[in-house]
Amino acid sequence: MGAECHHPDGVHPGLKGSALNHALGAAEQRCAATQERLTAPRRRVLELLLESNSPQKAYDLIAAFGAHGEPAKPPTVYRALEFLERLGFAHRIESLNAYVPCRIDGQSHRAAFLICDCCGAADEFEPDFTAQLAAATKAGYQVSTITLEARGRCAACSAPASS
Amino acid sequence: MGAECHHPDGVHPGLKGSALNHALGAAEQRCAATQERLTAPRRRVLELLLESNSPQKAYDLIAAFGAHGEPAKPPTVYRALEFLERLGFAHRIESLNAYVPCRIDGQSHRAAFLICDCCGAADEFEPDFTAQLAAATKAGYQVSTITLEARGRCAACSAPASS
DNA sequence: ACACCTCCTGTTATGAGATAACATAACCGG
DNA sequence: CCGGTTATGTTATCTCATAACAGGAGGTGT
Ligand SMILES: [Zn+2]
Ligand SMILES: [Zn+2]
Ligand SMILES: [Zn+2]
Ligand SMILES: [Zn+2]
Repeated sequence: MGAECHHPDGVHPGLKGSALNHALGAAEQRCAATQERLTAPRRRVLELLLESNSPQKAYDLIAAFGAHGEPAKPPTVYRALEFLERLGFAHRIESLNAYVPCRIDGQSHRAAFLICDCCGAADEFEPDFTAQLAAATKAGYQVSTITLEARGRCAACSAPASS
Repeated sequence: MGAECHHPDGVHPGLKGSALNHALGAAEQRCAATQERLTAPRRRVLELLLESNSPQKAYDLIAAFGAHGEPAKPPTVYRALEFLERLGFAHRIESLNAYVPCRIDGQSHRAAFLICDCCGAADEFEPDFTAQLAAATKAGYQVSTITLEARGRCAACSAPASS
């Protein structure tokens, strides 16, 4: 039984209140340290990502951007996402056309995701790419970035249905 | 000098003539063995992928589909691509929104790509996902598929410019 | 302050990628 | 031949992303 499961979205809680402010403050500091500017629209998009509990589509962010339900114009959000990705504050999940805030502290890094096909959760983890980098070098490639996306079921969604 | 290089597309030669027919024949046989049908549009899309020397966009395939320059309708090609992916005859490269024929013989497998940002080549290789699968298991995930895409420069494009 | 440059933003419009929905046709087993 | 199943044809629409250009904010040197 339970060929389909319908767990609600969300594995990450989504930040609120002081935790959210703290994360945004930390981002400001990291920007200041590198002469980058966390401007209003960039900060707002990062805030939306941090608040959410699941990967966000660009047009979800566009719709949620304004304080009173006013949407943003697409370039506003896409530019902010480009900035956030460049600085390592956010990642794009290619197989979902969606974005998540970086959950791994520290600077820019190679990202990898475990994506649950059931509840939509996307867990970032620190990948060990030693084997693949060796293969790339052997093939004569100079690798600059790697993305890995694993699809499957998270622990909660693999558990037997309670109903 | 040489901040940009402009090598022509293509690392894979692209199949022609008897090699192409042989590959298509092999695909027919694999389909027959599993009660699947390599119908005309599916065969045509596979042919276009095999002929090409670089990842093909869906709308490139749509434009090239007809024998006399007549384009296909989008669903025709997207359905064929879905079939070819399902059977392991083709792979989608998420970070390019493009498709390649599988270059690794045998049945369905986990794919990984080395993608050259300079010439656009996409080399498929057999990945060793041992480390990542271990990490996924540790996190409680049951992984069904993995895709890995490494960006960088191929051997030819890393070589010093001749000009 | 001023001129200057650079980076960022606002806005309009458009391009690229993918799918929904429904009707028709081919295939296959009985 | 009939009926279920699978695949195709066709129209329309949806989602995702960027080009292009005008204007504003923030620095730097004089
Ligand atoms: Zn991260
Ligand atoms: Zn789940
Ligand atoms: Zn393959
Ligand atoms: Zn190259």
